Amino acid sequence: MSIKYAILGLLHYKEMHGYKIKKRIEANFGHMWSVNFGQIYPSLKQLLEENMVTMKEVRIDGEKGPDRKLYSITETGKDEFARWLAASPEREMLMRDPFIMRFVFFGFGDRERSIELIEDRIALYEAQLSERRENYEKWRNHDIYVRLVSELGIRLNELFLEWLKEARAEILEDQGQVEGGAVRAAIMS
Amino acid sequence: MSIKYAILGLLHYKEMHGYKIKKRIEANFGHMWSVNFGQIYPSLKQLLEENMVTMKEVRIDGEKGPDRKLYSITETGKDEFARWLAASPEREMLMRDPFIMRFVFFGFGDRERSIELIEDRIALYEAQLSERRENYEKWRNHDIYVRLVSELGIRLNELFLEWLKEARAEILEDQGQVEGGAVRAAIMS
DNA sequence: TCTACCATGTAATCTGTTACATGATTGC
DNA sequence: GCAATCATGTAACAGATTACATGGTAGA
Repeated sequence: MSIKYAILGLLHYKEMHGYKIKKRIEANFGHMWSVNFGQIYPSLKQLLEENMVTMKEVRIDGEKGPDRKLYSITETGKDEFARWLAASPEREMLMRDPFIMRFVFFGFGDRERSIELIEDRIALYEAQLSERRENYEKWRNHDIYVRLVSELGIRLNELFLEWLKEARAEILEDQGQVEGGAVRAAIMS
Repeated sequence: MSIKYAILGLLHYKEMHGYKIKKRIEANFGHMWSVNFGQIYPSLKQLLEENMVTMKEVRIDGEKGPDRKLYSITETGKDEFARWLAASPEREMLMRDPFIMRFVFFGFGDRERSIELIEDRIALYEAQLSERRENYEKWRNHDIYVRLVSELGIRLNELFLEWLKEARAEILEDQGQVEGGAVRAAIMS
């Protein structure tokens, strides 16, 4: 479970509570790796049992909400993290886009609707891109690795946008669309 | 479950058996969407129960192995697929890269080892890129959507390679590396 | 007042992966 | 003879998502 290691990594910077960890992961890996509370709290519990972290409950008087559980990384946690960091990544990149999954079959559907869906995506990625560019300004003075990942996110976003716009143009030009995909079925067999 | 729809999509081209469907998905979505037999056979079973597909068992005398179960899409299946195709994608793109997850924390590790890991990735993506370029030659005469997705795969691969090489160069130039990440901890708080 | 956000957690469910079991054929 | 590929499937497990439950504060 990589989430455990993400937590251990973040705790290298400073002690944090669960809610903050989630926000941090989303800020660092936004649109690249999301987490749910359903994962983060049980992970912290496990890390605690494994002596990778310690926890102290703090009552913050001036502040809102329940007691916060501040987690800190232990030496054991640091060792285990270092071991993980130097190891080869366990698995390949996983990239699943339900939109792309649809896209590949757009030949069997209605072209107008396909164009609509593509335009929805363009709008979405445009919003995401400005978000990422804003975030970049915040991360650019941090360490080189955080900055580089942030740059990768922006470049990926730009690539998707470019591709979507080119795809839209090509589809609009394309005269090969035949109802029911009969032509394609013949080619594809 | 998108896999069910991927199966229904492929069955639009022609009747197929489970093993072949898996190969097809991997050829179409290679490195973008992988499937296991543990998903595909139960999915076919479910689709059969839902009357989305029909199955006929065929004994192929000349051919090796057990009887093949040829699945075809039904009208119900086509209708449900069409509904899905025109709907907005259920969820966001999911992209999880255990390598990137490590990368962002490389400041806490050994630089030599980080460079090694980056070089492993470069080798991996270079191999993947030539594979994708070969595949592209096969798909380029198919329908415009399949071709465009194939192009996207290549471009993503190229982007990752470029980024990895630039990252390597920047890291080698960087003199900011301090043991234990003390400097970064100070900046990052 | 209501929504949004802070904060912690559990349970049910859904998905996906790995391992196992079986057995034939093809090529080295 | 052995590994790889074709072919079908099940069971156990790991991982992730969604829904639920609780309760406080800030702002429109």
